[in-house]
Amino acid sequence: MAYEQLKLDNQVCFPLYATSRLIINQYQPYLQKLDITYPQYLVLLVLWEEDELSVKEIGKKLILNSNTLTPILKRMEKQELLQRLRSNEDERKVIIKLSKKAKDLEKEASKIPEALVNGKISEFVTKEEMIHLRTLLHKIIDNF
Amino acid sequence: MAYEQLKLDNQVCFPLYATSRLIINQYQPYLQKLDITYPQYLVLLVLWEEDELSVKEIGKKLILNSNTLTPILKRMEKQELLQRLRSNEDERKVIIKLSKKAKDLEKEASKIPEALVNGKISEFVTKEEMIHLRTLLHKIIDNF
DNA sequence: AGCTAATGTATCGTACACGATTTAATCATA
DNA sequence: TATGATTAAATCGTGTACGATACATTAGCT
Repeated sequence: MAYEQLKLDNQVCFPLYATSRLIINQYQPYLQKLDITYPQYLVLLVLWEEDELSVKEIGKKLILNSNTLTPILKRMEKQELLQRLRSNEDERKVIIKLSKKAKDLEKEASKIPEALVNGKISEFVTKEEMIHLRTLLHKIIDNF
Repeated sequence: MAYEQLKLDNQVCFPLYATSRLIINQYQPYLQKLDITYPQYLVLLVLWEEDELSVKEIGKKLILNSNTLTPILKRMEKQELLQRLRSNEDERKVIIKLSKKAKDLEKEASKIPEALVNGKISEFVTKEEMIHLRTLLHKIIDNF
């Protein structure tokens, strides 16, 4: 009431938080077909680019620590999407290696980004705005 | 590897999700002093603007359903930040009413937004970029 | 009035997030 | 080469998110 800066409409973090959840929701029908969650999809994106990374290396890319990643990776191991292998050179490290099943999912998943961009979102955000948004967010992330 | 559109750097949702988490992290030292979490802070922002809303009305503003809100509100009730009162006009509704303790927190909290904007973030994002970001995100949220 | 649909909340189960701590392996260096 | 510091994962506890469902109350209709 009294404090203008406390109004929800004047916040920056809230719309970030809300938009993030809303868009992750848009992924649901596609991810359900692959029987994975959004964080699991992110892990796959990383490993499709470069396989056999350590938990630490995946965490650096996704900005997640082992307390979040370990349970995700264990669930993915149970679903036979990957193997968790103790490194030989450094026994502290656990190397994550994709299964054939996970590698086969990549082709299926390759349709998702376009399907999303051409979906509901395209009706009110232009491609240029998307790219601008991404650039701005990367500037923030890279500086943290 | 093969699919350019699956590279993490080409995603829009991932930086949204990551930035959201990073900025919420920046709130931590301030929220800890008030002994509340970020979602609880959001509930307070809503109720400081307009008190005695139903769970549904709070949920509409924060884009959260009762399955998420009810536990948050119960924890806040336990901390004596609010009361949950069954409405008289419509017994399906639960009206959320702030306590004096919660109202007193508003003045303390009023310093947070500026502290954040003048903090680490200000070093690499201009005020104009912030406003532009907020505008774009609101456009997305309002259309969902 | 009586009955069905819609609405508002709560509950349950699963899966994150993340601070704090623990454990094991490796590093650094005296 | 012992040994204290650092590093990589895992574990634990608390607090969200959210789909699915249950339950009570109200609204709408005949």
